[in-house]
Amino acid sequence: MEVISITKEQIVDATIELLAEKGYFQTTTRMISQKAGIAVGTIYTHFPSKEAILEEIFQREFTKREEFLSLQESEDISHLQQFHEFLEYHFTELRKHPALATVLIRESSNPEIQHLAGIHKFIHQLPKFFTEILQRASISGEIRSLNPSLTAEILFSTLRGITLNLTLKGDALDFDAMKKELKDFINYGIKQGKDV
Amino acid sequence: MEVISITKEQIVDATIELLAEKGYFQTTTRMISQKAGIAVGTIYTHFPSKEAILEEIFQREFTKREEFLSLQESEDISHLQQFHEFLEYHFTELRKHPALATVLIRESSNPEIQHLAGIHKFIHQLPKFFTEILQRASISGEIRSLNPSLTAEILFSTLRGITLNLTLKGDALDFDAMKKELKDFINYGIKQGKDV
Amino acid sequence: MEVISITKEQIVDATIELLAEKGYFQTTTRMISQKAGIAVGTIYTHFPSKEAILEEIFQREFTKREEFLSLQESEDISHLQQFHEFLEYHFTELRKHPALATVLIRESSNPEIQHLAGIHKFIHQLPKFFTEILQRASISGEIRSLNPSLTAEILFSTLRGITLNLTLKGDALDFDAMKKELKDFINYGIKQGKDV
Amino acid sequence: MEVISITKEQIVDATIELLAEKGYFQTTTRMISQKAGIAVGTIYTHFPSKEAILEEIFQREFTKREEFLSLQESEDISHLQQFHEFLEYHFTELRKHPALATVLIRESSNPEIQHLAGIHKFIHQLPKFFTEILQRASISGEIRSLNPSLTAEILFSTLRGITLNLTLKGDALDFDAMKKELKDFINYGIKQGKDV
DNA sequence: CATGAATGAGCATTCATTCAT
DNA sequence: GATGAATGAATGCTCATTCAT
Repeated sequence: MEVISITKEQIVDATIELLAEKGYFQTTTRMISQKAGIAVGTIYTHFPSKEAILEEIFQREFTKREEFLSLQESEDISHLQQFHEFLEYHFTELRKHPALATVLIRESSNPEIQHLAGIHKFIHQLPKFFTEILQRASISGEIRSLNPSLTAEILFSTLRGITLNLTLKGDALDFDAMKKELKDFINYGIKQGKDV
Repeated sequence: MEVISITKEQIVDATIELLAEKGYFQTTTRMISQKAGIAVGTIYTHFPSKEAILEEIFQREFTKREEFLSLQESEDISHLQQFHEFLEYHFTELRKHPALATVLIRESSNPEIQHLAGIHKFIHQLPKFFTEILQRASISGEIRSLNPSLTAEILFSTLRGITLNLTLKGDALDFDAMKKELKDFINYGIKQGKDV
Repeated sequence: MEVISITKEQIVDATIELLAEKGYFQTTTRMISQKAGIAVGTIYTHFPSKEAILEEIFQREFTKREEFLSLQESEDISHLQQFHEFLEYHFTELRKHPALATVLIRESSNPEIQHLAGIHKFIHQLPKFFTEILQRASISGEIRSLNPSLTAEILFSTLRGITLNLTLKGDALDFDAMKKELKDFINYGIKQGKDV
Repeated sequence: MEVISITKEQIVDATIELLAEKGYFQTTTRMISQKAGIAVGTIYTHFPSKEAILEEIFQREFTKREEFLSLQESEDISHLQQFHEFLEYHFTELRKHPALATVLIRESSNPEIQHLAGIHKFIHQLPKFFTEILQRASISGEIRSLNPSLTAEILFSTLRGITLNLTLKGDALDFDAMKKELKDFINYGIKQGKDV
């Protein structure tokens, strides 16, 4: 039975906000405790280290995406549609919780914390899922001839870069217009080309 | 006339290597001085702060890209071709100096140093150049109907993400295959679609 | 009437083991609670502080030695024999409970906890008992002419040092050979020699 | 060429004073820096860690004793006399620098820092020197039949214990009387007695 | 009685920067 | 210009103790 600790959630939430604002190395445990309204020591009742908070965040979010993709498998939709729904999911999450999305994107590219299992999975496993989708889409003739794993990397990177831009530049860019443009771009970029 | 200081170049070079390997906050001035073979204090006879070294790096690289794009203007090539030559330029630089490319990409997404003028220009000005190219390509009918500034962001993001992947995963991905795949992807994604 | 609490004994036992292994300042209340199989808070229902556990240990052991020496008084044995029996008692305890002996010896030389009444008594009272034995042995002509209180200190110190060595070096030294050698040494060192 | 750093000596001296007064774990780097009249950070310009200061102290003192014993070898004195001169040396040092002696004795029995090479040598090598002296004294018939290595341990322990007492109890005991009594004790304890 | 989450002062150590040499 | 010892605020983390349950 899962025990829910309000304090633990407060720590996670405070960390996400601060990470999005300042980045991992500029976020101190003292800041986290203050934002969470607890004592510094309390962080260590719930996590063995500052790193472990980040690890927890990545593990949770990876699991969510993994489950989403797993559920899609059973649905009766085209592979390309699968990919678009994943994008839709991602953008919905981004809008619901922009700070979290920023953290996922930014810290997953932080070289000093690549050893965290959660980050490693996030970076290496998600493109593998993309690859599988593209392979199946390729077989069923939905998309043009391409290298699935490389294109998966491109798509993942594009998503990463776009999210970074969206959060970095904030309101300067229109959220929905960006999403539509990205979807078009991907459609054109990978779909079977005769009559787009 | 610009006075060239060997020591200053040693500092810049050492910083690039270290930044690529460890990131900004994990690179100390002591590490830089050791790698450059000088004393810590000497850094401060050439730069007012650690930040200023990064600033210098970004200013130099921005200027190089600005000049490259400026030169292209006068050449008699299609707008799309212009873009591809910029890509070619970028990948050539990346191959010649992978550490530098990593630094440009990674540190430009580091939130705590967004206030640096060089980084700001790098992030905001380059997409503007892309936008201009796309606008002209759109007018001349080279590319499909799209939102130039948003697509410019997408392209910049994609390039950023791809570079990050290339350096993060290192040899796991084939450099040239990745470049070709990316070019194809961009061609498909933005070109005028009747006869791909 | 003394109420015996199993929990309290578990705390004392766990503390002795840990103290012998790590020393006072490296032993945490958390370690004690874990080794004792109780919650941290429970320690504080039996002891007012971490220090108080040590105090209790020293008080108990001092009392045991005090009673042993007191009982000896009534026995019909030579004073020198009394001392040897005390040594025998000490070595028996050491063998039965090496961790406890280590704690008594080591922590009694820890300067930051000299204010504890139990430690103070252990260090100052035991040599006084030795002094008394030596004084009586001197009067009865069993031992050579010597300064009883200083020699008492020497004997106490030697015992302390030997015990420390025995526990620090562990199996490297043979327990019984060491005891015999020490007894010989003391015999030669204090007994009435014919004409030294 | 040996470079003498005044600051480094200030750190060592301050540490010895504090260690004698409070013990290793109760001495903080802040205390050391304050007593030495420097900034905390300066400690780390001269030592890699707090432990390293202790290591340096032990290495220095071990070397001094090693050299003293080595010099004695070449002198034309009896083996027993050699031992007494070592004792004399020790007591002279103790009087000249009581804090240092306390540190050597006390911290060498601190279990958590036994991994320090200097401490290890101090504890294991000095008794070996004693053993050698006793072996030679035994061969030359200066001392009674005894186990040299065990007796060496006893002598080392006694010295340790005595020093501890002397510094722990301070003025309560007369320094010279203690020394004389110890020497007598050792003489009686190991010398060739006529017919004990 | 027993629990263990919460506390926050305190710890060893780091590091960009200064400045006398 | 070049040096590197000195600085001290700041960092991640610890731990004896408390107290609501």
